[in-house]
Amino acid sequence: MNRASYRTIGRLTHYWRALRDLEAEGQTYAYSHLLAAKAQVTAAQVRRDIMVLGYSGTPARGYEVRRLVECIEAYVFPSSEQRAAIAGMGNIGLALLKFFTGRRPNLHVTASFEADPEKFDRLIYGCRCYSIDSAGEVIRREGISVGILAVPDAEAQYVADVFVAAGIRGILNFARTPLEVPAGVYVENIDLAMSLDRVAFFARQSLKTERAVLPAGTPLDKASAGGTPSDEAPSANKESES
Amino acid sequence: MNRASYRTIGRLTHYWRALRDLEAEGQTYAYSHLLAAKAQVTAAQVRRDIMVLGYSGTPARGYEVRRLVECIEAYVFPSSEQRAAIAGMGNIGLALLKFFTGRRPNLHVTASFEADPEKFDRLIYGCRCYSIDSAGEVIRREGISVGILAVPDAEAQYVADVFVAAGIRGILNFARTPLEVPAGVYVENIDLAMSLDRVAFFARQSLKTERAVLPAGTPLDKASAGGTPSDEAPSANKESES
DNA sequence: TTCGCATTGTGATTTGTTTCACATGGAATG
DNA sequence: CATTCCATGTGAAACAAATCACAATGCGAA
Repeated sequence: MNRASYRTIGRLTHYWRALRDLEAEGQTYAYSHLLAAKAQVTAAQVRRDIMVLGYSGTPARGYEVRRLVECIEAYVFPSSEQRAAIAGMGNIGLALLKFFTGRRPNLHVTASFEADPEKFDRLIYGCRCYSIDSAGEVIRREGISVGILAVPDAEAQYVADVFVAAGIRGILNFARTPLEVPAGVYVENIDLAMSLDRVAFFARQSLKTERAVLPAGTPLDKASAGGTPSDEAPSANKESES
Repeated sequence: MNRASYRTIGRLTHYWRALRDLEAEGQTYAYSHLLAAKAQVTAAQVRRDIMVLGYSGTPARGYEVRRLVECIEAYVFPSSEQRAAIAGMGNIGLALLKFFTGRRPNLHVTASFEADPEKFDRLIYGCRCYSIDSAGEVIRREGISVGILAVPDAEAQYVADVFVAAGIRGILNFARTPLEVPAGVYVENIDLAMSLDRVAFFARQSLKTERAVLPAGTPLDKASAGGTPSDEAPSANKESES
């Protein structure tokens, strides 16, 4: 039972979602290749990922949906309430707060922080907004372990320092600044501008190669998926050869 | 001059940002290890990435900032106007529209699409909002090549199909549905819920191992960065051994 | 009860990426 | 002008992750 990698954790949440759908449809068993199709990975990948759970399916029948759901939940999701806070109530911060609210049983955004006095000391989407100056105190008091950074780039490092000092152990960072944090604190960066640049880049590439290699107007046939489950190498799809 | 990988493209935009900062400070030359520090990667990585540009620095002086900036721009950014559209003007869609507007010289969000008649036929942040039904026509007319999907999961595939049929070659997908697209169309997924789950997971891990291996109350010393430049394997940092 | 088959779990292999390590070479100094 | 220093560019090695391929296994049909 190996320790799960960054990417395995991500894929497990995809399987979980697919399994929930299957369960809703009344399916009680599922094969690796079914899950693979739903998550756009290979069947071998699914089996490898499931290995870390310590759960085994049965040959000829596959995985028991309910049990597998439970195993993934036990492994990936919090068993008791875990709390998160968002810093920065701009457009992105607000959207994230709304998006994350009530999404997972044991994961709650219970506080938000702002520098602008217009905004704090209010309730936003049912979540109390505090001054950034009281972040340390609030985080400690409420036992918050996850921080979401949606502040301007220039303030990201400062807020991260406050977060870490207050005991936060995982940060979801939307600022473009690479954060310096102590060893042991996990940081996941989401760089929206970079992602858009990248999509634009590969879209141009695609246009170029299409014009270059296809007889111009060749229909694109529906084939292997072009993308990446959220982050791994997405192989800007080769042209179909037909 | 190899073809750049998905990750290299991402890092090049980080170098670009760092270089712009250096330029603003009046620096005219930069060493690989300086860029490495600013982008939180190794110096060798920086040199490898820069190789794809076909630009060479000079030993003992490093890279000429201005020239390198130009090379990255020529390689990664569009040389003439490239257009993008956003589908879904909910919280996330609105925030993205605002965020992306005016961010890159040659990359513009020129249209948005909605299903809700309350919202379309209006100007939002200076961008015309159309009915989703006219998406195909608008995309073709305006020559839009990049699509951003911020619609509910259930509609993501449908909108992606419309996008692709209209000629879009790159999609930034915020829905959790893995999209099926023809070969040659690039998809980058950003799964916010998954990212939060993952941060929460590694934050818990970190709490556990800290309690397990440290004498309880050991100060965390500022060390190697804990994170990942937006997506690669982030190695939930080992505890410092001090 | 036995057989055949489709599926699982996993060692071995491949593929892709990062890091190492060193030969090469420009610049500054005496 | 020669020498020393440091940084670049890159082949080779190390590493990580995904895929392959196959033995082991349990189910259902005969």
